[in-house]
Amino acid sequence: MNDPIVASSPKKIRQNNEIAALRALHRAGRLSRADLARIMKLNRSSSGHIIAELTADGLVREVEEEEPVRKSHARAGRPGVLLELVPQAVLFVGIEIGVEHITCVEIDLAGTVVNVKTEPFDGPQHNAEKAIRHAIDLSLSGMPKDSLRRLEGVGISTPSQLSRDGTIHLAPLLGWKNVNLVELARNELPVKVPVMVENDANAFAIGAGYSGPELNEGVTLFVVMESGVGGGILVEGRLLRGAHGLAGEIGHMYIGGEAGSEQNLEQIVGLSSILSSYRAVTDRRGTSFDDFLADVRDRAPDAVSIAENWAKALGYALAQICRVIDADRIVLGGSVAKLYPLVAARLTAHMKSAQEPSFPLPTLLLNREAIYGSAFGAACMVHQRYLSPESNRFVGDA
Amino acid sequence: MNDPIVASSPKKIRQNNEIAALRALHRAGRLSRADLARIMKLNRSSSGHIIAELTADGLVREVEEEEPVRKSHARAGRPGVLLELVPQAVLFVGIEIGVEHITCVEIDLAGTVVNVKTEPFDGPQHNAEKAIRHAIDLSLSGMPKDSLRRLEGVGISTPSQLSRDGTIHLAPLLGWKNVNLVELARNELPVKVPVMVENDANAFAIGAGYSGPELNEGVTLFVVMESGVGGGILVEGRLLRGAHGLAGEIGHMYIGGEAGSEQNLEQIVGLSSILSSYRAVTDRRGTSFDDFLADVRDRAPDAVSIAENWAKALGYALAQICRVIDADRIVLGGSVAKLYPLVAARLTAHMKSAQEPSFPLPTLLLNREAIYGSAFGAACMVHQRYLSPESNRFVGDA
DNA sequence: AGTAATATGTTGCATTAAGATACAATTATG
DNA sequence: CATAATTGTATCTTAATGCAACATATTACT
Repeated sequence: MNDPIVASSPKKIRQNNEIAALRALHRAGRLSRADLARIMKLNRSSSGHIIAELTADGLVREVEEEEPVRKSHARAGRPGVLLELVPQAVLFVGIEIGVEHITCVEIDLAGTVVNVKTEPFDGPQHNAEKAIRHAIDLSLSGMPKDSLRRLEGVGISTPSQLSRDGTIHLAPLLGWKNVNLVELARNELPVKVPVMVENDANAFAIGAGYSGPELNEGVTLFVVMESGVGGGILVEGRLLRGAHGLAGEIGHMYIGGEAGSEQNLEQIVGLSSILSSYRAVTDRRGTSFDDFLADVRDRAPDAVSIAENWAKALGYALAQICRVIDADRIVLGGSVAKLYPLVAARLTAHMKSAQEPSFPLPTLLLNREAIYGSAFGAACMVHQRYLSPESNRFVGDA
Repeated sequence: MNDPIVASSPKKIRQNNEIAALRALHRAGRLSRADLARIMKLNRSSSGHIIAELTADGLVREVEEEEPVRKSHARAGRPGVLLELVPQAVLFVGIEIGVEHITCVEIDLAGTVVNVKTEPFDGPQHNAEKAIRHAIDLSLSGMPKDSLRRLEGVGISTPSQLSRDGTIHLAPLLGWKNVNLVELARNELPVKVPVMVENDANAFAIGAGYSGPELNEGVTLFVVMESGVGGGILVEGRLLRGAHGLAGEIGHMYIGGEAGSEQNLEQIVGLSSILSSYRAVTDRRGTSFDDFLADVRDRAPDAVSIAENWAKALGYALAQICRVIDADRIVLGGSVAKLYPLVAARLTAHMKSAQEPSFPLPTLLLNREAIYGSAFGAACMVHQRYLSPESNRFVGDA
C-alpha cells in the first residue's frame, strides 16, 4: 500500500542491481555471470558490468578452480567462470545480552560464523550502559585493527520490549527501562557502523531463517523453549515485529483453565516446569533434562505422563496460534524441543483435536542448530542490512 | 530476504515511477508536479515527463480551477497547477459471494464507489460455477459497453479457504470444494481482465485499510462480528494471508473451558449466540439486536450480564491474539460491534486482566462504514494490483 | 507601485545504465 | 573435425533521470 512511492534514478538502479547480485550470490554460493543474468533477468553484458564493479570493490571474486579438471559438464558450450563472495571483505558482529550470559558472534560477507565468544554475565546486576560496554569490549577485544576496519555493523539482541526506533521500553528480566540501546552502543563503539537492536526471540527467528532458505516462504513460527518460552514470526522472510517487537512472544499465552486459575504456556512447557514435575515423581534429586528424556524414551509411565501434558499444552497453544496466523510451518527450538521427536505423534494429535478437522495443520520442524542462540540472528540483521538499499556502501548520494 | 533479486531496466524505472506517481495521487488526492517531485525524491523535470505520459494515457489531468481565485496562498512563488487522477479512466468490480446474498461494487481509479448492487442469494443451493455466472451477470448487467472496455479487474470474495493460486480448498458455508474460482470467472467474463480471489474477511481488511490510511502502519487486526466471527490482519498495509488465507480467522479460537467443554469465540460473541441468550431471559419472542442494545443502554441487569460475558470472552480472545501478533490496533466491525461502545471500559479491563500489566494494549477502534461489506475490499484488491508493477498496463515488455 | 524574493513548469544538454548485436573463446556432440 | 551451444566482452544504441537555465506567476518588502 505505501512502499513504492520513492522512485529510482540511474545511479540507484545500479545500486539495486549490485545488491541483487550480492544477494543472489549469497543465496546460491557460486554463480557465473550468465547464471546471474538469468536470475536477475538482465542482459549478460549488464551482468558483466555489475560484477566488474563489485570485483573492483573487493566484494566478489572469480573462484580459482581448485578441482583441476571438472569433467562431465553435461552441457555443451563454453563453461562459465564461477563467481563467489569474498568472505573476508566485511565483518558483522552479533551480540546477545542474556540474563545469564553474553554471547558474541562474528560473521563474514558469506554469512559464515568466523568467531564465537561466550561469557557468564549477571544481567540484572548491571545497568544497560555497563552491560553494553562489557558486551562491546568482549566482542571487539582481541580483534585486529584490520578486522575493525572491515566491521560493517553490530546487531544486539536482548529479552525486551522494543519500540520501532530501537528504544527499550521494558526488559523485565534485566531490570532495564526506557533506554536507547542503539545510542548507548554507538557511543561505546570505536568505529561508526550501523547498530541494530532486536528482541532475542525475533533475532533468533531471523537467524534461523538465514540458515534455512525454505523457512523464508509463507509464514513460519519459531518457538524457543528453555526456561522461558519465546518465539518469532517470519512472513515471506520478513520479521513480523508487531507494535512493540513482541509478536510471537507466546510464552505468556493462557492455556485452558477458567479465569483466576489460568496458567500460561511457559509455566507448563518451559524447562523449569518440566524439571520440577519430573523431580517430584522421581526420588532422586538433581535429575537432569537428559535423564527425563531417557525416561520418556524408555516409556517410564511418570515421565510419559509429564511428556503427554507437555504435548497437550503445546498442541493447544500452537493450534490457537495457527488460528491467528495460519502458519505454513512451525520450527521448535531450544533445549526443550528435544522432547518433540519422542512425542511428535501425540503433539500432532492434540493440535488436531484443538481444531476442526477441516483446518489444515502446519508442518512441524525441529531446529537442531541453535548453537549460537540469538547472537547469530543479531549478526544476520546487520548482514541483511548491508545487502539492502539502506546499506552504508551507498553513503553520499541524493 | 528474497524480493529484490529481479533488477530494473530503464523501461522498468519509468513504469515504477508512473506507478509511484499514481499511488501518490491516489493517496493525496491533488498534487502539483513539484509536490510529486518532492514526494518521489525526483527532479521536477522528471516528474514533469512522467506526468506528461500519464496525461497522454488519460489517467491524470490538471484540475480546472473551480474556485475562481483562491486567495491566501500563504506562500510566495508561482503556484503549481494541481493534478488529479481521472476517475473515469478505469473501472474495477468487486463481488462478494456470501451465504445469503451477492453484492457487487464498482470503484473507479480514484477508489470511489460508483455503483452498488445487492441481491439475495442462496449460496449453498448453487455450485460454484452457477454462483459465479450469476454474480458476474449481476455485476455486468446494465453496464454500458464503454464501461466494459474500461474494466481493469474483477475481485471476488467468498467465505473460504484459499490456496495461494486462487483455488478454493474448502468453503464449508457454501458447500464448495476444490474449485478454481479464478478460472471459472475468467471463462465467464466477456473481457480478459485480471481476476483475484480472496477470503471474505481478508477482503474486508483490505477494504478497511483502503478507507483509512492510518490503518496501514504497523499491525492492524480487523474483526468482523455477525452471526459468524471472522477477521483479517494487515501488516504495514499488506495483507497477512497465511498458508491457506485463513490468518485472522479467529472465530474458532477456543475460549477458556477445559478439554471437551471448549467453546469457540464465535459461539460466545457471535450475533446468534447473543440473541439466543437474550431471548432466553426476556419473555418476548423475536426481540432484535437493537432491542438488546437498548436494554444494555438502559442497564437492564440481564442484558448487562450478557454484554459482560461478551466483553469478557472477546477481551480474552483479543489479549491472546495480541500475544501472537502484537497488534498496534484492533478494528471492530460488523453489526455486533455496535455493542462495543457500551462496554468499552469493560472490554479493556478484561483485556488488561488477561495479560501482565507490562504488556502494552492495542488501540481499539470501531468501524462504522462497513456498508459494502467485503465486496468493496475485493474491488480494492484489483485496484491495488492496477497500481502495482504487475499492472496490465505493462503487458508486452521483457 | 515597483522591485526583490520565491516557487513552478519547461527546455536542452549531460550522465548513466541497461539492451542489442556481434564476435572470440571454449566445450560437447556426432 | 566440423557443428552446435554457451560464455564473456566490446561497441553502439536507447532511454530515463539529473542539472542548469529560463520564462512565469505569485507574495513580500520598501
